Amino acid sequence: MSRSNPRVLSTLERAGGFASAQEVYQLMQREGQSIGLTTVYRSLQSLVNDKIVDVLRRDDGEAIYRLCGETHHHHLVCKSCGETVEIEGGAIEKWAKTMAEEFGFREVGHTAEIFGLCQKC
Amino acid sequence: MSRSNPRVLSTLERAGGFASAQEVYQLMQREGQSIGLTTVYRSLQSLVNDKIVDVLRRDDGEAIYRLCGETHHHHLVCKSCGETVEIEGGAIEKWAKTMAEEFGFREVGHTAEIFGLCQKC
DNA sequence: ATGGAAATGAAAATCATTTTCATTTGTGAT
DNA sequence: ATCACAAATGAAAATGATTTTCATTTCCAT
Repeated sequence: MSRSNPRVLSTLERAGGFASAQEVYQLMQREGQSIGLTTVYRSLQSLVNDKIVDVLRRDDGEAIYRLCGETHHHHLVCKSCGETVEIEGGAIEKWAKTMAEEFGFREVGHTAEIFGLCQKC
Repeated sequence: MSRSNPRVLSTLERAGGFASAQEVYQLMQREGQSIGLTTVYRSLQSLVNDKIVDVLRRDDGEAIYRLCGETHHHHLVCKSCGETVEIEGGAIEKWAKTMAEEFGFREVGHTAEIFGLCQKC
């Protein structure tokens, strides 16, 4: 296992809290920080495991990372510009629970995202 | 430009209306249909352009295609054995629509999956 | 100082997807 | 039928993000 390199988190914050692994890496390079791409990937994965950052997907499939709040939330994402709004998902929580019970599933989690075009795009 | 090979669409339908390009290709191979991977990709892209199919992303970034307009459903997946149950998602449809309206998003789609441990696992 | 565990990163491997390009197929005109 | 040309096809190479491998370095605890 490996723990997250703190400079990676710091860079992600500085990037506006929204960047791909490649972008974090390039940003660190430009700033003259010495780090390997591998470490950037590992650190981001580790942050995701620790629920410190969220991972989403751009339209082209590239993973983008984003600092997330403590509360469990869902996202409304613009397909075009990537703008993201955190939304409330009470209805989903209830739905997931009901469905899981109905089919006898335990230890359930869920994912739910809405994507579309924002006002500007 | 290229038009969609009709066998690709037919295979996607037969796959339950939900598959990646690689899966469509493999399915056609197994069925003894002679087709190139390139053609599968081109056909799926073309179907997306024509709005006949939708494209989503799996967690690992792989693109998955599904017939659109088709009443879509959601999945309850066992983390351990992979068993999948199709479930009804009326609550989600409503939720997605409401949220999109609230934030002025257009042309919205959504993904929602529930995962946990099934009875046997 | 010493040994082992964790962290690091360069390079190679993986894998979906796209591009290139030569070949085949379909079609319409003659 | 034949010729010509556009569209379709697919094998192989290229691309690009991500993961894996593995040898080296850094950190600690003794």
